[in-house]
Amino acid sequence: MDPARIVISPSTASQVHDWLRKRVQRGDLPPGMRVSETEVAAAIGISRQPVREAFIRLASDGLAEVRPQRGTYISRISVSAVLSARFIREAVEADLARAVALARPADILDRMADEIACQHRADHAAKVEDFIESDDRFHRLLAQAAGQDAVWSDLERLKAQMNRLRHLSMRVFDRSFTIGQHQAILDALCDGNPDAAETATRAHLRQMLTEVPQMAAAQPDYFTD
Amino acid sequence: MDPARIVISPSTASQVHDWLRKRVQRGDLPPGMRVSETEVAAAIGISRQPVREAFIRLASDGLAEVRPQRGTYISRISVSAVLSARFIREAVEADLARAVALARPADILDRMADEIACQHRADHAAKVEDFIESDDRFHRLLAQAAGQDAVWSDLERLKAQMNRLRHLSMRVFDRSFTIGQHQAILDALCDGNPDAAETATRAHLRQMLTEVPQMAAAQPDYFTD
DNA sequence: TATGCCATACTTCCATACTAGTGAAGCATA
DNA sequence: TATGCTTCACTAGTATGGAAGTATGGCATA
Repeated sequence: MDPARIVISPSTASQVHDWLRKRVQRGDLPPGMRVSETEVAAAIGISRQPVREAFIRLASDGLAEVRPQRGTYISRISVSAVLSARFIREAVEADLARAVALARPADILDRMADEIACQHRADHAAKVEDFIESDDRFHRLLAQAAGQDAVWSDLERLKAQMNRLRHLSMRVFDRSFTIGQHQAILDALCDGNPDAAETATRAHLRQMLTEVPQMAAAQPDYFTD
Repeated sequence: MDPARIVISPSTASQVHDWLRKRVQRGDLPPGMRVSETEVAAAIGISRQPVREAFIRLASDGLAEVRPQRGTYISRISVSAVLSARFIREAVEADLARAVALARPADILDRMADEIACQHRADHAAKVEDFIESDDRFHRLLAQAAGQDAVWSDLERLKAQMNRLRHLSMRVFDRSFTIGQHQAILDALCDGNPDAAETATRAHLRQMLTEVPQMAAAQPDYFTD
């Protein structure tokens, strides 16, 4: 038997944490919403303690805010946090793109093309969730192609706030435009042109600079800073 | 009275977390060491629950590993995590350096020069802690000078593993060499030369590429991956 | 000697009870 | 009406006991 298939059953607290995190990221639990240890515990049918520990983890993720003796609230989306995460992504992915344009690993570039096709399909079918997941895979593949898979894992922690915003914005903004930018990046990579790849990547990620203020203005209750 | 001076007394759990985190980063609690809820609680004179919650936070920081029904251990330093954090820092600080070289905010450049002087003093006095703190301030000023203070806060989370390694390596490697690299960066910034600033920054951060394997080879028990 | 079983002493995890801080509603007072 | 006080329901924080899982050493057995 494959030793990797032996999984220790995860604790209640970490299961609750996973559940809450997904709900926050998808926007089911909107920014500013109050959550209560007691209520969540009662809803699940467990004691307060595991829920409390899940809240602590959620706070570490920057997705919740525990105010002692007052209550726990889903964090509002910090505009400055999103912008600084965006800055970091631009710098990092620009370097990744340069590296990939030089290495040009055929198999991974093929898979990136597959993802773009997937994004076209999701766009036409108006499946926002599918689109976002494929978008993530596309960027992850970029890191993988540069032999820096671990880098993407680190970025994901920073992306927590960005992800929530994306679930709002993807319903509003033109997805086909995003796909075009992905295609431009891939074209430059396949051409083996580092400068063009970097330029296309930076242009793609700077798109957010115009979108974030619009989102924040449209739903000010969800944002802070 | 200044409203900012009103501080709500932090919970026991978060105080324990701060205390443990500092001890891990300084190397007082070495990688691989076993820690126990019961023992820590008894040592401080409190119940197990706050200690347990501190452990959860520590695990979120990537500094500890809680193994259910088995024990809690201080994380070994992940070589790949350090390298990917380094990759991210190089990309980000290269962009920051370019921006600063164009803006050239005189006041902050002065403070960077002050930090270099501080590093000389700490080096001669062999005060490792002082040196590391000034090193951090130098890099934070770089972000500040680019108007991206929040970026440095994000990087600090990634630096958790790197920091521990630094407390080991700073005792070993030539600190005056590091100071020289800082000076080269600052010179390029003051010259208003973005290309030179980027080059100097990248060279500085690539230094780690040679140091990490040496550290890992010297103390294999402290590392993993 | 080698193997398998079991008692035991740990560990974290969860449930429960209690403490202490917060805030809002109600009421008395000026 | 406006102000200040009390009360009370509710919050998160902490203490403690016990449940469930794990590792280890001793001992009987082959």
